[in-house]
Amino acid sequence: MAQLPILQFEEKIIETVEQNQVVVIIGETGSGKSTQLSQMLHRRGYTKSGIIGVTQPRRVAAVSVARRVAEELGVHLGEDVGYAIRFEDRTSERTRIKYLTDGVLLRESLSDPELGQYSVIILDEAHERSLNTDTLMGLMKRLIRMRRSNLKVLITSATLDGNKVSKFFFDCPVLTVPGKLYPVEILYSNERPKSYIESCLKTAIDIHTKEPEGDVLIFMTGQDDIEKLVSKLEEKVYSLEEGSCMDAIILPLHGSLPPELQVRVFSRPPPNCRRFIAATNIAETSLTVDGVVYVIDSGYVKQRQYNPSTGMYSLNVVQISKVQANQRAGRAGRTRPGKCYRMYTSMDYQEELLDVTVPEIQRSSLAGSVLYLKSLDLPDIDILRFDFLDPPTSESLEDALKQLYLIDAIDENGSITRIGQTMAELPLEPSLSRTLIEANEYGCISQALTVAAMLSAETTLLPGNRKNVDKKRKHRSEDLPDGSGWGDHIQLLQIFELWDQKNYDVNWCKDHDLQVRGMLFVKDVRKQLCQIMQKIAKGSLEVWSFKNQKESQAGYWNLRKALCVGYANQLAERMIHHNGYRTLSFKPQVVQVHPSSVMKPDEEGKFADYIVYHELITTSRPYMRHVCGVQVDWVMPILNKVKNLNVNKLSGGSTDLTRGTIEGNVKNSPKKEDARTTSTLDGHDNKIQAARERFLARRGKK
DNA sequence: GAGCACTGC
Repeated sequence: MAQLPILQFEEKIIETVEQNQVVVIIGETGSGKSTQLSQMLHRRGYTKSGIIGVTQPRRVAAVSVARRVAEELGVHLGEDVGYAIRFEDRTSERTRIKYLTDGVLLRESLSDPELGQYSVIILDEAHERSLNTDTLMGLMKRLIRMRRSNLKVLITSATLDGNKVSKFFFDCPVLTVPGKLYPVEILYSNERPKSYIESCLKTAIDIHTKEPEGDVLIFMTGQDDIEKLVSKLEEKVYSLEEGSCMDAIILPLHGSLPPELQVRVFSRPPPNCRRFIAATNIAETSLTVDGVVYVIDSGYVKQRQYNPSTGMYSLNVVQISKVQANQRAGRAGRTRPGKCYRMYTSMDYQEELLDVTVPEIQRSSLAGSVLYLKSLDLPDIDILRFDFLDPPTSESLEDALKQLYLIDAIDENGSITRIGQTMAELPLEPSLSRTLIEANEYGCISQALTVAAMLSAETTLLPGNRKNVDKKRKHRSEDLPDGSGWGDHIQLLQIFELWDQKNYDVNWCKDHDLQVRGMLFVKDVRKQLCQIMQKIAKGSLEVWSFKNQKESQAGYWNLRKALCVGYANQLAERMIHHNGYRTLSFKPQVVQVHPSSVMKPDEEGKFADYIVYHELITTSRPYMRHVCGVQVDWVMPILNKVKNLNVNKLSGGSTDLTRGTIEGNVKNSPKKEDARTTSTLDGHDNKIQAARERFLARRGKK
């Protein structure tokens, strides 16, 4: 412990914290900042007047760091040192140092906006710029003014970002603490490779034949490329002349790999054997692989991006940032000096790569965040000018307001409604919280809770990889319920209800290729949601399943009705002669139902006239994932609302976004000024009108 | 008829 670099800086750090309310700490990997900063401040008496809270972006980090600190102080975890993550609060009245995920701290500030119990708040790993950390930084800026005398804030960041954070916090001091990494030699490509898979492959073979022992970590973009590289590398390595070099093991590592295959990277290789690990950026921060001496960096990452004008997400392969490139390189220097081979030129590194990763707040839908901020009811703060380190575009904020208005979370003046206030208390995206509240009115809260919980776990649940399933046993997915023709929400409900009937037997999940961990997570989420809903409804809710089929059908009807209200911002209408849909709540887009959907066409081969969708995502084409058919009669009030939408009024009337003080807004949306005068939907008014006419015609037919 | 990087309340 004594050799941790940060301890040499203790006097300097304490002195700076005493003289300043906010301090930025640039702590390189291995500096010990996560475990030592809190202990230093504890030693110097900062826990006498309150708790030291340290946030982490990941659950595992919060738990493991808390455990380490408890050990170092020789106390039981949960007493003087504790942690709080979702579903698990291991703190007590004695707790003085508390590690928590930034999401949990945000929840806490919902019930206590001044965060009065804390004397110090440390935002760790702020350079990762998660949506939650960015929101917290904005809140901290406000909080330090209110609690000038009794709150200290420390923010840890990366070299390239430190001055920016300091500027944001009124030019607060920046301290740099060196890390304890071994030197890593950086080797660039001479030219931009045509195929990065091929150049990764070639570099891997070069290392294997020429370099001394040590494992190789290769950063790729996704499962597909990883599998390609693994099979090519195997082929090459095994064709090498026997005895010409050491043995090799080649391992894939990515998020959709079952946990039992993921842990293979943690077992030591046999002697005289080199491991190659082809990984996504899961190995950049979340998992640390020991024994890595060589890193091959493709220079790319797969990144999700939201488009506020279409409501559509896309998953793109993009260049990494310099911060990411350095993080990847650092993975080679953990145990001894290493080498990092970059599959791009040094010119590209200097001139093409962004300094820092585009923060999540500029890549996501902000409906949830805006609702959260509105629910805090900060008297002195205009949400649209909320002081973010990197402000989102005005277009993105308007989109959030529009969505919130369509689901009744804010009124036409942009003020939060009672419904909105309740929604903010639920740890769900706004559409699902709105669905729960509506379902409570229709007596189908039990089903809605299940659907919301299932969708919270999403992708990891169902058998994704058909190839493997087909090989083993045939009719796995056919064994699962089919949503009774109404779509995926109903199917998810039916699956959970079946599992409930089996008394949550994990073997039942395995038999049906459902991810056990995912299903257990759903059970936890559902329980948590039940508790919150019960508190809100002030009475006992009927939170368990309907017993017989007849009641189920009535339940499905009401559930779909509740979904239609909750997803008013995610509604689509089928086009006349085929099964393509047009989105109605955004600038109209032509989209398809994702082929994995269980929604069934009717006798004429047609899908439902109107559906709600959980997500729009462009992969090979624009798709709606998780859809549910809704009745035509339920749609009319929503279309009326869309038609009468006035974004200017929603954003507070007097607030003219284009003249806002937020530099980033203007810079990022140069064309905004023209479209400003009236509702952003005016251009599509005729299309909405046409939809209303088609709607009336369809209703007439029924 | 497609396939999805990673987190978190």
